[in-house]
Amino acid sequence: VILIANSLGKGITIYDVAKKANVSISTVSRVFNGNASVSKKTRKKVQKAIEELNYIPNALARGLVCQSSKTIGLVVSDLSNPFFTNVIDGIESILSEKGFSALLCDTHYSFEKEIRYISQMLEKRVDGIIIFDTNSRDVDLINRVKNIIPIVSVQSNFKGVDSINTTDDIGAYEAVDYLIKLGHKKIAFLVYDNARLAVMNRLKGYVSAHRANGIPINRSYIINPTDDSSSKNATIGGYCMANELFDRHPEVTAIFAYNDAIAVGACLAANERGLKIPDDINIVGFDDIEMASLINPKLTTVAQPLFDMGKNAAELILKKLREGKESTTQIILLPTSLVIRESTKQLQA
Amino acid sequence: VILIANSLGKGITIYDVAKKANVSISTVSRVFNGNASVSKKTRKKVQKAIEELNYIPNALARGLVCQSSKTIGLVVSDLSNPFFTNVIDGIESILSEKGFSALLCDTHYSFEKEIRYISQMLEKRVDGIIIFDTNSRDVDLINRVKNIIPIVSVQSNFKGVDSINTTDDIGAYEAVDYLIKLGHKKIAFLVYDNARLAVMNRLKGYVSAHRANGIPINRSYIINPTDDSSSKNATIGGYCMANELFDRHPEVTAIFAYNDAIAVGACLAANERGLKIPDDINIVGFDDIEMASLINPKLTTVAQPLFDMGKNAAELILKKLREGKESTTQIILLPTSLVIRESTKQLQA
DNA sequence: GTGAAAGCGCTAACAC
DNA sequence: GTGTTAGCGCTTTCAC
Repeated sequence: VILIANSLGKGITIYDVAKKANVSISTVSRVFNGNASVSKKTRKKVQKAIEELNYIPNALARGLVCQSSKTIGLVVSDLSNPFFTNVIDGIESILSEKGFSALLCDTHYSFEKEIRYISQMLEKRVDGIIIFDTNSRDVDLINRVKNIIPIVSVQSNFKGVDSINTTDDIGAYEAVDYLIKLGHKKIAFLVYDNARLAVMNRLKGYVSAHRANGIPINRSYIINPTDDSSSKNATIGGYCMANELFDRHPEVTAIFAYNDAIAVGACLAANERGLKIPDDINIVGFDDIEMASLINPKLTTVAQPLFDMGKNAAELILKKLREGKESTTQIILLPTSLVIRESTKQLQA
Repeated sequence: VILIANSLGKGITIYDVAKKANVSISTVSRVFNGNASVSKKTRKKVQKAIEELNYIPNALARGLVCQSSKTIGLVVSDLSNPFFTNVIDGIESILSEKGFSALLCDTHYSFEKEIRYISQMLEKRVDGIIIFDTNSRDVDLINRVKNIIPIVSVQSNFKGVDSINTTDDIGAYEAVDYLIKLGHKKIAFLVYDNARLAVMNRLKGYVSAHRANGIPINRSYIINPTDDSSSKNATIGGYCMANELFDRHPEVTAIFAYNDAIAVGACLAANERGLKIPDDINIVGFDDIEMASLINPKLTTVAQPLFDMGKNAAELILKKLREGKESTTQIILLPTSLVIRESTKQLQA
């Protein structure tokens, strides 16, 4: 009777299980945590009680006493961009394997939301944070967090912050160099204008590929999103940037997009104007999301090991958790590779 | 000295703040919770101490004693489908307004993951769960959860479970009726084959529109995903289903897709084969995601109030939380509306 | 191998 | 208006 009342009321606790199994609560706790020093017989007894009562351990209480919630916070800026969901899948695969769970939030590129979500995570005592898409704006925030719990950033440029990076500069160089080798000289770059490492590096690659081939750079071919379009998702941003480009610089023969989501937007804009890809305009993306090989024509792009980036990020934060304050700062650099498909071709004279 | 040691070590607690401000811990707690019965002077003192110490309240401890984590679990099946992210945005908007936060997980349509994530949420003592895309497979799981915490489903058909639905049947009817009025008689339906309410209802609309217009239904025009393609995202699924359709039934002149993500996939498949939309094939989607008005040609679709569905779901779960066991089951029905764009046109004789 | 007891950080009832 | 105190459900010494 008491048990029934309990199950409808405040929830089954370790005490209920202990009473039912005729043992102490410490024994129940030991069984649940797979602790060795419990006899087979008592273990069975306890497990039976646990099942019969449908006992659900209270992670709040456990987290409180263990000083660890077994949770990692994920701060992401745009869930509608497959880049993030792919990397997140990699993170999840490692976390769940190690008994951790993820606390995911989408900041929609809003700094205010970023602060709010991170505060929430700190209050919930996440054991660590993986943050995406940080830029110089975030430096104080990041440092504040770093003093409290481990933090790992994906594609960032902070002193003293561990991060997972890719060879963005090389990737961008190869993409633009490839376009130039195809005969293109007027190549636009559709890119965000914030001070993120990946942005800087891809810009660097864009510039050095021009330089290496003796092609002058026309700064007006570098298109940034308007404030308005950047608040929406990347594809819409790409669509707007491409339209701006086509209006102002019809002479351009190739587009290098900061990422595939933007490239897809550029393709849509080209389609709409009847510009044939790759006959009238070449387009190259970055990331190699699934969509890239699905659109018509299939997109030439710089592949990043998305899932692997996530796995590495998760492994890194777990490592920092293990090592504590002694852990040294680490930057993991993963390779990119040019994937040539149908959205690029030799420029006709 | 003690305070410094504390701030580097185990974290600042309410005791540290109390000591620094020369008050008791209850007073600190009162200040933090905006409790009225604190004098202006002490409040100031405490707030100063809180700021100076960088105190971060411990949500674990608070949740433990309050028996509420102020968190709602969101169980979603495919974050890469904008349908979900749009609805989630609506949910978030209400939750954050009411001081709640969301615990988000992506099951990738895997039942095993669904069980695991829900168990985690239960352990973390979320106050309620909003679940998407449930089907008959889930009935036991849902009922088990329902006995523990409030649950609200988006587009579902469970007895005794509150849910947010839309007029799927009417929406589907209007879409197909519109196609028929344009002269189409051979209309395919690309749709999932699981037993979800939305699937059933859109199927019902598809059927009754045929019947109302005296058009016989060809069952082989109803295409389901293969096991293989359904594990991937909806767009890829749509791409595959459309290819299967074009191979087997080139006589079809119009496609009604279960959702826009699938419709986009169908457009890609059509493009690839050189089938012109809407000249060679008409396509209608469902949802009205941003992409729908961005692709070329712009997609005719049945709009759902995505953001609003989320807001309603959040408000409903919060209401159930307030009302407790006395709360009666509620089903909220939101309207759909046909949005005519460029992917449909009068069939040429 | 098992139990008793302390305590994680907080809220809320109860004194004063 | 403020302080004291008893838990919330759990893990973890420390005895035995």
